[in-house]
Parts: sequence; C-alpha cells; structure tokens
Amino acid sequence: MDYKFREIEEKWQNYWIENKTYKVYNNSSKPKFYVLDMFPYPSGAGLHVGHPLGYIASDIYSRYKRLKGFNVLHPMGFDSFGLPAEQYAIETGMHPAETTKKNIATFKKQLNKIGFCYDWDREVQTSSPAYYKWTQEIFLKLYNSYFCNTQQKARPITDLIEKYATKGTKHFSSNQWNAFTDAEKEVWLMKRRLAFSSYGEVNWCEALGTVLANDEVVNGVSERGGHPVIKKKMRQWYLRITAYADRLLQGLETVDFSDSMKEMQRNWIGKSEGAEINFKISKPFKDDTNNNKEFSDVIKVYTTRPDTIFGVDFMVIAPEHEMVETIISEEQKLYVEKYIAYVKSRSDRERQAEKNISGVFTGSYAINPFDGKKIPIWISEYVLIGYGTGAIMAVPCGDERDFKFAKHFNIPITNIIGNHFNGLEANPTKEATLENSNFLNGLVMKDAITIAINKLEELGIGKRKVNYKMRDAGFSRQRYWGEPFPIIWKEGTPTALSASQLPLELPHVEKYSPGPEGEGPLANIQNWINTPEGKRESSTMPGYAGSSWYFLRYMDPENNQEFVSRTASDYWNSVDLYIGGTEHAVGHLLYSRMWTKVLYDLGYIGFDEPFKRLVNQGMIQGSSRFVYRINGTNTYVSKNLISEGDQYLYQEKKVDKMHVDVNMVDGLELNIEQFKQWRNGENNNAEFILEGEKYICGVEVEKMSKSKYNTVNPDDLCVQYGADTFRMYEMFLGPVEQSKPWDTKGIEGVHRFLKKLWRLFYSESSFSNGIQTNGNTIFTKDAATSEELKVLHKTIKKIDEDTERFSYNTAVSAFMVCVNELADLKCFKKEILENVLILLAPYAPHIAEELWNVLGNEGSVLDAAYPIYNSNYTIESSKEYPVSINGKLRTTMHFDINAEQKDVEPVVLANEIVQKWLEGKNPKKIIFVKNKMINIVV
RNA sequence: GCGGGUGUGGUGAAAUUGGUAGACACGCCAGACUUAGGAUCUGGUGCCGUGAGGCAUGGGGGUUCGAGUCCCUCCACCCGCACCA
Repeated sequence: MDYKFREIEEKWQNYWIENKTYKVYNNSSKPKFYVLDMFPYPSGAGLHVGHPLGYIASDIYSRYKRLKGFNVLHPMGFDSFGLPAEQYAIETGMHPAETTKKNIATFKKQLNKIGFCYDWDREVQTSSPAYYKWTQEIFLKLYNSYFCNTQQKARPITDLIEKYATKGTKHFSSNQWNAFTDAEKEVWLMKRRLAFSSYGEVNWCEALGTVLANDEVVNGVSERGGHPVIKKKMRQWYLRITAYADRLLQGLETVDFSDSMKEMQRNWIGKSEGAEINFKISKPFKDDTNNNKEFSDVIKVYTTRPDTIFGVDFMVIAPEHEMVETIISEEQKLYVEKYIAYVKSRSDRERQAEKNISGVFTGSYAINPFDGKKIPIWISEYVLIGYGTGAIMAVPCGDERDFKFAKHFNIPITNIIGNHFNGLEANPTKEATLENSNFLNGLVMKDAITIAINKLEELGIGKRKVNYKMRDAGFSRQRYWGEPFPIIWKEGTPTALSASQLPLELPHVEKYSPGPEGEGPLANIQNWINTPEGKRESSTMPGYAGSSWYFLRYMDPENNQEFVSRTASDYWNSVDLYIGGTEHAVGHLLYSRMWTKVLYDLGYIGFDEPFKRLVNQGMIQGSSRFVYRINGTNTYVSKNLISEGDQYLYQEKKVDKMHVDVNMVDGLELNIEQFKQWRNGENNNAEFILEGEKYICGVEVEKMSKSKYNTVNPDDLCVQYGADTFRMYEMFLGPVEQSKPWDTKGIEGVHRFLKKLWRLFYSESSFSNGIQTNGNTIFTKDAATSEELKVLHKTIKKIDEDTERFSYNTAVSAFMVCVNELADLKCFKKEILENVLILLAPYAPHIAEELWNVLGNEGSVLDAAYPIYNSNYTIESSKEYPVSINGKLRTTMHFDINAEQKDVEPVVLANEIVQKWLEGKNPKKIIFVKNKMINIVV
C-alpha cells in the first residue's frame, strides 16, 4: 500500500476532534507545562508559510512534553483588534467585525490542516466583548492604582486618597485636600494613577482630519494622499510603565530570554545615571532707556558625564524646548523660526538618523555654574525634547556628535583630557586624567563623576539624577476598532465606570471617518458618546491592550466572575515556553511584563513575570521571481540572455523586470503554460525567448507579501505533500531562530523520507497486467539485533537532546539517518519501529498515529510511553583518531577507546604516513587528547 | 543615528565544550529497474591540479600544538526604533 497522506491526515484530524485528544483540564496529577505562541493578527491575506514556523516548533515541543508525562496547555487565539481591519473598512465599507470573523474562520481552517494540538475550547479573541470586558476591567484596575515609591509596588488609589486626607503631602496639607473640589482632587490623583490621562504629541494630518501612525507617515507627509503631517498636542491616555522601569530591568535577571532580547529591552528602558545641572542664561537686551541689561533664567541639562563640566563649549536645546521663545535674540529670531519650521516636519527617527549637521544659534549664552564661562546656546534637531531635560551640555572633545557640531559651526573646542584628545575626533573615554578642569584637575574621569555631582549638590546648582529613555506608554488611539475606554468625561474631569457596568460594548458604526478635532470615529455616534453623566471617552485602546494579558485568559477562558481565577493561575503559573518573533522584543513583551507585575502587586495572580522562557523564531522572507519583458512588446526574455547594468537590456532593447508568482516557477524555470493563464490570461499571447528549452527567472529575497507575488500558501503544500511533510520541511529549513527565505524546492527530500519510513511497514505496491497490487504489511515481531538497537538508541539520544534545545533541523536529519540505516539493515521489527514512531509523533503526528495503529496499537500514540535511552547499546570499543602533523590532518588511525598516550605514541610514530611526513625529523611534541585527536609537532 | 542580528559548497544547512569543515537534504552527473515515471534503487559531487599535493568557513591581522568557533579591525546584508501588529 502506498503512503496516502491526504486520507491519513484527514482521518486522524477527525479522530482528534471526535476523541477530544487535545482537550486540556485544569486538574491533573501530572506536572503542568504551558507552551504558548504569540497569537496572530488575523489578516485578510490568510496564513502564509512564515506564520506556522513558530507554531510548528511549539507544537512539536507541546507534544514532546505531553509524551514525557506533562499536562500541557497549548492554546491558540486571535489578536483581532487592529488598524488593518479599519483601513479595509474605510476602503470597502465592510464592517471590521464582519471581516475579522471571516478572517478568523480562514485562519482556523488553515491552522487545523497543519495538525496542531490546540485545545480550541480555550480560544480567545481580543475583539469579542466576552474577552474585552476583562481588558476593560484590568484597565480600571490600572486606573484605580498608583505606584507606591516606598514599597516599589502598585497599591489601590484609595490608599493614596486616605493618605492625602489624613497626612497631606509637601504640596498640600490634609485640610487643603479635604477642601479641594472633586475636580481639583482628580488633578492630583491623575499624577499618580497607573493609567492616566495627559497631553502628548501625535502625528496630525489636517487634510485627513486624523492622527496617523508613524508608518502611515512617509517623509513628513501622509502615506495616503501625501498631505502634510505635523506634531500636535492632544489629550491622551498613558500607562505609567516608567514607574516599573527598575523592576522590568531586575526581572530580566530571572527569565530565560536570549541575551540579545534582554539587551534590546535594557536599551529600550535606557537607564542611565548622571546629574541634572542648572545653567544660568544670559541674554543681552536693551531696556526702555536703551541701557544694556541682562535677562536671567535657568536651563536644566541632563548629563551622564558631569566630570566633563569644564569641557563644555556650548549648549544645545531641543527645538521644542519651552525656553526657546524667551531666549532667542532679535537678530537670530528669523533664523530660529525658519529652523523650527523645518524641524516640525521631521520625525524623531529622521532627526536622529540625519548625517548632515544642522542647527541654529539662539543669540543667548549660558553660564557655566562652576567657572562662570559664557557658552553659546544653540538649537539642533539631534536633541530630542522627550529625553532627559531636552537640553544638553556639549563637550566636543569627549562626544562625537558634539565634536562634529562644533567643527561644523566653528565653535572653539576646549581640551580637558590632554593627549587623549587628538583634535581629529572626540574621545569618550572615562580613563583620562582631567586637565583644564578647575577643582577636578588631576582626577581620573570615572572618579571625578561622583565628586562633581557631590559638589553640584553642595552648591545647590544641580542634583544626582537617574534617567530613563523609556517613556510612559501611549494608551489611546483615535480609532474605531479597539476596546472602548470605560471612562466618562464631565467638564474636563474623568470618571470611571464600575466593573459591573462592563463590558462597555463597541457600538456599531456605518462610517469610519474621524470625529471632530481629530477625535476617533466614536465621537460621531451621538447616542453613544453622550450620556446623562457626561461624554464618553471617544478614543479606543491600542492593539497591545488585549495582548498584554491574553496568556492569563487561556488558563480559565470560561470564567465569568473574574478575568482568571486564582486557582487556575496558581496551577498554570507563568508560561514555560513562549514562542514568537523578535519584532515584539520591546513593545508587547514589556507591556505584558508590566501588566503582570501590576496584577501581581494587587494580588490577582501569584507570579510577576509572564514568560519564563522565550524563543524567537526567525522571519521567513519571500524569494521573489522575475520575468523580463522587452519594453513595449509582449515578448519575454529568459534571465541569462539579458545584460544587467544600470538597466536591463536585450540586444540593445530595454527590458522591464516584473514580479511573477513564485508558485508558477519550478526552481528557476517558469511554467510557461501557467504563466499564460495567470491573471485571467493577460499573457495569453506572450512570446518567449528561451535559453535551451527553458525560461529562467530572476531571483531576489524580499519581504513576503502578496504584492510581490512571493507568498506561498501552506494549504497548497499540505494538499501536494501532506501536513507531516510540510511540518518537517519547515523545521528542516534551518534553525528555528534564524531568518531565511522560503524556497519550496527541497520539500521533496522530506517527503521521500516519509515514504521511505512507510516502506519499513509496507511492502511496495507493484503493477502487473496494468493493475496495481497493494503491498502488505511486512513488519515482524522478531527480536532486534544489537546493531538495530544501536541505531534506535543513538536516535533516541539525538532526538531527545535536539528537541530539548530546539534544534529541530538536526532532529529531522537524525530521523533521516535513522530510517536510512534501518532500511539498509532491512529492519522491519516492531520492537524498533514502534519506538521510532513515538519519537516521530511530535514532528509528523499523522503518519505516526497511522503506523502506530498499523502495528496493532490502540488509541493515540501521544499516550504511549516515551522511549528511554540506554547507553549500553551505543558503547563503542574503538575510536578513529585523526592524526595531524603540525596541525594538518594526514591520516586517521583506530585505537582502543581506553588507549592512553603512552599506548598510542609508538604506534603512531611507526605509521608509514606519519613517517613520510616526519621526513626523518624528531617530533618536538605529541599532543594526544583522549577521544578527540592526535597532533604531532615537528 | 541608535539598538539587535547574519555572513560556511551551485542551494538550505551541520560541526552542542577550541580538536577529522561540509552531517542531512536539494540540485547536478553517471548508472540500474520499468510499457511508463515528477516512482524506486546504486555510485559520484567544496575549489584548483593528470598527479603528488595545494587552497578553502565575508576581507585583513592576532592568540594557540590546533580557530568556522576566542580577540582586534574592516566590509556587506537583514530586522527594530514607541500610533503596524
């Protein structure tokens, strides 16, 4: 009988559903294990081969853990709120709820074809009211909490109110507090709430009347329509994630993420220690009587290097700095205004990426607080208002950007580090001994830092300061397709709904155009936005709201009393293995880590890190194929006939390079018939200039996307080769963590492997008189030979190690080696094959189930006992040693496994080849590493 | 600009701790079986060289008996940067 993978896979997928094979219960005598994938956004494009990479890896691990005796939670759901559905609605009028429902159905269908072991009874969808009810409730918990700096944890806001009412603060007494109106109280409370409202800058597009995401803005104009975009201040909601900065840093020590991932989070948090220093400003002006006067005020700078204070040659402030207005001099006014207008059109990223130095002098000077030196104050886009104090003291001899700025604008440079500074580039060292530095002279810089700060504090002109690059997280979006805020505004003061009023459902809308003043579409729905108590908040929560806590809901998906019961969350605890892409390195992971910490502080869960171990799957890129059409004709020229240069040419004629669907190309050879029928046969009459008999396509690696025709649909591969082949091929491509372009070429090898495995159980079918005869089962119950056992146990060890360390590509290779060797040995023995099937079950579940039953076993192979490695079967008695002379391999020799250097030396030196290479010389040294190698140094 | 990552045959890759570079596959070449093959099987396949041998892990330098692996330096490409999820 042949390997009829389509029938087998359908059979077992139905079996799994009927027998609830993947149903998971919250009570079990087995130890728990929680394996989670980052859930997908159900895009309209459906699943492509990039999505399942991580899912297959986690599925393998889940099945493996289950076989090893764990109660494994391995759920799946959908991150179904988001911008694309809304964009699509704007374009087509289709309601996001409708498209989302459809897309989820497609995704699920596609996922199920690959044979994942999800317990769909636990599915969550962030856009369903039954789910976002709890997202809203957790928002209320954040809103009704503050971060207690003494205890370094979240506490109910009522504790703070209590404190204000009884003890007051340095800003007000308890009596004053009690006399405050509710609105006045709210102003103070808002400064502490973990979810709070404040003003922030957004990308505002006047023409579209809406706020835009950064990637909707290209070169200062909107992607849609190319309208100008400026920064605008608007009321926004924020999460006070900065309060958790230190705990987010400390928590990294306790989790098993890659070093690079931790590094990225640390950089994002960007903790630095330094000082804030007050610089007095001197701005000359003429008073009414035309006398020269000096205006004076203070600008605070933040620096991590207060030791370089005597090397400050100028100050730079951000174009948005609040002091700009007051310090510009009459003469410079025009230049400054022009410069600021230019900066307004630029994004933060452009401003930092810019290599051309730009800036403008304000006309004012700052006074070095220690020595009274007058330094010019400049404005430049490389200083960002959101970081530090939005003003820096520039030390050109020690900072590269400051140095270039000084050179560019001819600002004299003070050298405070002697010959550590060569005048050609800045030197950021901390090891130099300070010169020209007043009371710091003679000190090594790193020691001078503390001394300088102490002096600043002593003189009251500055203070020690810890700074974070991380900002509080913007938590509102002027959009429709997201969770509504359970907030009502009255006369500028917000009131929260109570938990019992949730969910606050998203009202149905017909149109998605923005509301007045850049508000979200919800502002247009009069009977929803207006309530007797006041106006509802019109913005919605961002995509990461629902995804910040979804891993908790899977534990207890049907609970309608709480977002998760303490019993369920205590049992499942944090996620043991989390798989997803590095693109979430900072955003999603930091937000869910913060939410987890808050919920822990408030006592709702018993752990404060959500993910114990994180594995990042690489990105699957597309491998695009191109055809070349002679400009203005319908004739296509094969790739290698074209000369490439500034443009493509064929016999002096210009050639246009065009994407062609990668699925119509076998390797590099275009299927011309398919191509003619492509896109309703628009190339029906095309002519081809071939090389040999073939049309060869061009190749390039690009992002996988529909518009580049380089997407490959897993459904097609499952139909053609089967899910088991597809799963194993995705793993065989290379390490899970590595990014790589998809290429279907090569899948045959894995498919052949499964067919070869099949032939260990069934004899081949054959044709006689035009009729196919079925092969019969050929497995036997004979006892295995030591050689066969050796193959098996070698494989058990390898698969176990490789699965544990996520080296699935080498595991697949080990299966191939195993089956090749068993085939060579003509081993059809149940005793051996049975165990191979159990090992294989996580990787190729359908064929493993089928053959497991062919061998006469009942039920699912997942309930079998995992084979145990026995080293007795794999012991070798001798070892083939590589023998090198001067590090170059010259021969190999066999020695007993226990042979020592003294046993080996005479034999090696007597060897013919060794003799030849020694050329009669005496060896200087013989290096013998037991079980590794032999090297003779001459 | 800042941060992170990757560079090994024609291709995907392997080499887990500094110890036989290229396992396992794809592709290609030769052959067997077959009415037929997009089935199956056998052998070969890093590069140069008839050969002995030499050269090879992005380039250059270093440490070491020994480097794909460690150190320095340069180059190329990919990803992220706060309203895409």
